[in-house]
Amino acid sequence: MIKCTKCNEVSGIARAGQVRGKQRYHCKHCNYYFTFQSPPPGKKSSPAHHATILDIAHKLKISKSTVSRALRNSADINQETRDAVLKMAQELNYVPNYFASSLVRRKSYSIGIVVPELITNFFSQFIIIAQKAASLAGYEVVICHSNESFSNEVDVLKRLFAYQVDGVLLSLSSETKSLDHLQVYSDAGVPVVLFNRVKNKPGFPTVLADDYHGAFIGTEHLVKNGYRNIGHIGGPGNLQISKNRFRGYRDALTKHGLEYNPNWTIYHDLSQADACKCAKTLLDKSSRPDAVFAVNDPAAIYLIIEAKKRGLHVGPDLGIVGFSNDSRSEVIEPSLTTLQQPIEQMAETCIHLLLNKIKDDRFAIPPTTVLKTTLIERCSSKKEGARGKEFKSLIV
Amino acid sequence: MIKCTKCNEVSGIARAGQVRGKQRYHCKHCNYYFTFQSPPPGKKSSPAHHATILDIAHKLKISKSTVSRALRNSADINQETRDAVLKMAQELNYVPNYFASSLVRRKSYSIGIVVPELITNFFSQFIIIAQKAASLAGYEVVICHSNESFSNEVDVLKRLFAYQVDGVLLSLSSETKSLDHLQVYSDAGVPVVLFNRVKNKPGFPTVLADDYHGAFIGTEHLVKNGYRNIGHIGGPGNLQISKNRFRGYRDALTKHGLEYNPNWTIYHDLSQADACKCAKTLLDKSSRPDAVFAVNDPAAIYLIIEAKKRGLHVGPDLGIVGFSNDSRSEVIEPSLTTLQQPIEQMAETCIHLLLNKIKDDRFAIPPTTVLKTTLIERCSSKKEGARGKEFKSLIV
DNA sequence: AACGATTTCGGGACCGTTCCCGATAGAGAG
DNA sequence: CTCTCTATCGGGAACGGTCCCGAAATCGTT
Repeated sequence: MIKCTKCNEVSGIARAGQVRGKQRYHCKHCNYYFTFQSPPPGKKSSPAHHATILDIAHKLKISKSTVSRALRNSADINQETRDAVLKMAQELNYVPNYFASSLVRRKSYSIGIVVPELITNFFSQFIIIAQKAASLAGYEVVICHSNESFSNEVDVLKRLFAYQVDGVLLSLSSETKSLDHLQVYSDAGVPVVLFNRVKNKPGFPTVLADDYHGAFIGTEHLVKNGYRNIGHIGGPGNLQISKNRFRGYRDALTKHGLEYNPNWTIYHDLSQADACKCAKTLLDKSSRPDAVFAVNDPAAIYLIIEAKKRGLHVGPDLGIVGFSNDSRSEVIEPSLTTLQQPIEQMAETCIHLLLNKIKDDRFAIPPTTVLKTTLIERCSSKKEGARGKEFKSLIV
Repeated sequence: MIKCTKCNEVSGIARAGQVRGKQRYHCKHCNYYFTFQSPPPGKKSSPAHHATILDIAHKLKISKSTVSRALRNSADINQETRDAVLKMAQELNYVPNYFASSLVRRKSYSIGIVVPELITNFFSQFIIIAQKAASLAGYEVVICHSNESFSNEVDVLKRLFAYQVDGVLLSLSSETKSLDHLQVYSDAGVPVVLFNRVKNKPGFPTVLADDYHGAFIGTEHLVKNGYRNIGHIGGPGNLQISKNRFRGYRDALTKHGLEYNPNWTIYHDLSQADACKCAKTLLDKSSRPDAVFAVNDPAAIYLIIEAKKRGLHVGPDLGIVGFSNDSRSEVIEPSLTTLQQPIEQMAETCIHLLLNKIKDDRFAIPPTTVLKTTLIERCSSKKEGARGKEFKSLIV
């Protein structure tokens, strides 16, 4: 039997809709509405009242405007008042409510970073540095990863948008073919900077390593070391980065009068499984290249492994150059010659450009920023005299 | 000359303090206060008015309460009304304001994850899985890293607290010696779950791999493979994880009647530089062990490298077992025998326990959850017949 | 002393939701 | 037709800040 929580009457109680699953009742003795939950839910988890600026104001008998001013260290405030407020805030363990502040200021003071994966160390390192730079400027960072899937990318971007991030740093998934899903961001005036895995489109500035030049000098390095039949493991065709690296590879061949053999170029989708498959495909060919420039280190690493399985001597029999200096590249045997991207510089540039744009909409981000890549020579690209020397060359 | 923006009078304008850097003036003709910014700041970055719940309400000539109900899919709402609202929301590109919602509901629907580093793949993998699990439950994840520094750890925890996270997943830095800095969290009733790098303290439940057992079977594996003089590279003494792994190592020796030689145990601080140094120190000893159980893979990897540099054959001359299955461990030569932690299970358990506690404060998280580790046998621990066979054993 | 300039403070309207409390119109019962 | 229920809606007070506007107090100058 249900009793009115106000007048304690049992009769005359009517059901009156429901809210959040709970039934509501109406007592017509005292004309009172109430909901009823069978077990009074125990010691209700008391929300541990955080101190607010009003608490400080009351204690100090001043207005909350003044407290706010003192806390934000703004002008128009007496030094003594400010000190008193600061002291009281300390005493009460005051923590500013980020949501209230963001709500009224219409800024979240956070930026989103979306990366396609987190398992190679390029992106983890990027994130570490970007986060440090952002937090120095007072910005929070929300990290998301698309897992190389376009639909995931769309999802996380939607979530970030609802999160009201002030800007986004984005590196595209291998499946992404257009930037249409970024429309909401440009409509809302939220700046987006693409990095590393980019796609050119007006309104979306990019920051990237000089993939063309890196591929060029990587391939040229193989030529100089005496390889003549140089193949290529490329990335997904829809990514700028794949195209640029391919162009660099091909132009290096051309420059040195070597013929480009399309039969020696195969493409992989940046997944690990496919990297293994590509290595096999390439080595299965009846006429195989004597060197390979790979679009990234994982592809090169699995090529080394596969070649060793088949008894080939990587270096003398098969020269290999990778791209991006994976953590495994210096410990694998032979160690992998690769191209080092300027991760730190890239991350800092991204944050710098993005924050400038956020702070002043009139700031114009340059459409593309290209950063230098450098060749790290190791053993996988040594045709002569490499055998037995591998140990010494490890960088430790 | 300054004109009143109201009555256009030039005389009788007095300065009247300043706000946010801008000078304020007072016109005594019309008794009006105003601020004056010299260059009207160009096309003011129009904040691109997001559609709100009120916009929807007005368009549909219903109240915002109803719109809110429709959007939250709650009861007390007519199906047609709900459809109309949903349609209009779509049309207006409505995105709910996360801050307003969190402000009034006093929940952020986000959790913080603090890890000591992001360069080994244990933590990156953990994060990937945890994030997926959390977002399935409608929770956002904020990722922070302490970079193995205690003061950084304190900082990021403070930031997360101000961010009003509903819960925290924390893996301690190598410098952390107590959990006192988590006091604010327990005071505020925000649950914290420690994982992997933990410290026992009432009120702070832990989730971790069975380090003791892993170390035990790892060491026992060396014994079974014929090694008799087994040394140890340990972790920082303040970490539970180091102690447990050390105990497992030592108990395995004892079980098999082998003597524990304190001279063969050295400690490193989990930094890369120190890993190199430890390898050198250990191999420099006049009487060196014939096998080493290392507290983690990086230490083992640098030991392999250093041993190879000195012409030792890892395996036959020096058996090595690591811990945590780093991505490098299967490509290094010889490949590294190591212990696989149940990353996925650990991440999911953490999220599961934390969210349960968040959703219902009465839920009691078990003080410790221990998950199984499994041995991955590779080549670095093969005393006999290992030479020349390395290639075959690579898992690809 | 009179007046203007400046510093410092208080009041209160917002920001966009959620949710509690009532109200109302039909449906169904008697 | 009257009465009771129920489904559905509206009004409005929070949530915890920020910031605009005006006022009061203080200071300096003639």
